[in-house]
Amino acid sequence: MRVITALCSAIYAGRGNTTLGEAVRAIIIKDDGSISLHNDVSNKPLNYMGSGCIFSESVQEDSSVVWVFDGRKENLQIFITEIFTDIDIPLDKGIVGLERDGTENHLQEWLSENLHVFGDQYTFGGREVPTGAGPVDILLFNGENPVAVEVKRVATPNAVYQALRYVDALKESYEDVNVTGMVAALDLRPAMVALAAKRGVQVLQIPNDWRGLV
Amino acid sequence: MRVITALCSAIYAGRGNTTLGEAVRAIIIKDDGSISLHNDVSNKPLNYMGSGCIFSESVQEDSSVVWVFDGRKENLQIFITEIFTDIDIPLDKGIVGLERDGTENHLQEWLSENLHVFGDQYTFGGREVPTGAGPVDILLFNGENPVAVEVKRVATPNAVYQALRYVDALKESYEDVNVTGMVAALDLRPAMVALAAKRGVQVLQIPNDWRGLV
DNA sequence: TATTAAGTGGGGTTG
DNA sequence: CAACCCCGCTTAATA
Repeated sequence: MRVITALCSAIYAGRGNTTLGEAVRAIIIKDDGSISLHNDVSNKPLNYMGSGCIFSESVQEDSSVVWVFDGRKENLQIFITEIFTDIDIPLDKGIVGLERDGTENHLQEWLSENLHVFGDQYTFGGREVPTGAGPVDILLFNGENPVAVEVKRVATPNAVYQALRYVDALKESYEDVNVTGMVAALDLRPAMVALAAKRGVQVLQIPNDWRGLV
Repeated sequence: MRVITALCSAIYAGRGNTTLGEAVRAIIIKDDGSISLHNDVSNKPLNYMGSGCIFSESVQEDSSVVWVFDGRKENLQIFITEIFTDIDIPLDKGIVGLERDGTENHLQEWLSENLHVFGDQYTFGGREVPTGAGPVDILLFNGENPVAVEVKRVATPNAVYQALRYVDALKESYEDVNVTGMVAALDLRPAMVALAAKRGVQVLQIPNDWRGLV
């Protein structure tokens, strides 16, 4: 990892366009070619480019230096006025990956194996079951009636709309039965609960200690 | 900006949970207290915390060192096995901000001032007009009939669902007239166009040289 | 390759 | 503070 301190400005053009006035900033270039440009505020960079980009240096007529990072459909130019420091930091090459836990995927898995939290009346119909509106997180059956369950860590009103899309799509496959929707989440936002009630979507609070429950 | 190289592992707990095995990484701590933990791959950090967090160092029984960053409802622990380098890089304090251009907001503004791209039949009803389902980007009127326009740079099927939500919400305010929806975008994805046709939502391709047009 | 949905999403704006 | 939505979102899974 190379860390350069420089007085610089920048222009990005690609998915959008940005310009950045002159200041002393840190430029970080990693082994894989990815680059980020930082000021002393926030963990996020001002400008950046992913590992696919190609670096080149050009010298302008006025002898100023421009670093160009070219991507497929975007490019970042950093106009270097003055470089103050330029250091190389060796880091481990081998990637020791980040392990995530408690994701929505884990919640889905756990719910699928612990149906009792839904109540006694349901049987399991599958996880990530395809519908005309994309895969529904969990499909339950209340007797013959399908229930589309949308699982979230934090459920905002959007979760209700999602559930309703699955309900509509399932109604085309399951006729003569009653298709309903449900939102299951650790954090049920009030506006979501209100909308769900209005739209006839059930709501399930997943207990915070779900991991501990069996 | 302080850059530390260390052999370390990490645990994050908060919105989600992550664990990170031991390796030599770079720890970047900025003036505002924000922190990020990097390996030599990708412009994005492995772990991070925003500027609100409080740093403290603790020494374990086995004399190992842990750096703790406490946020409101989250915390990050970095288990330091060995520190190799620790440097301080002075950057400009004054924030020279990033200027964005060509955002959706710019598109909205331009469309509002260049209604002719929609055709001759429309009159302007407002920008970011509140509805029961959030603000609609642009509201047009075709005679007395409201048209909810969802503006995007890139329009995926989600844009159609968004437009339909605004249409539903507007139907409660505008009775006895025909409320319809439209998606206006620079990049119309095929799946979006197909869904829009199916749901009776209009589609408008914004010309790529919109800036040049008057 | 394109599409879809999740993310420790971040960040800003509005009520 | 919650809700809402854009972002150069990024990233991972999936068809």
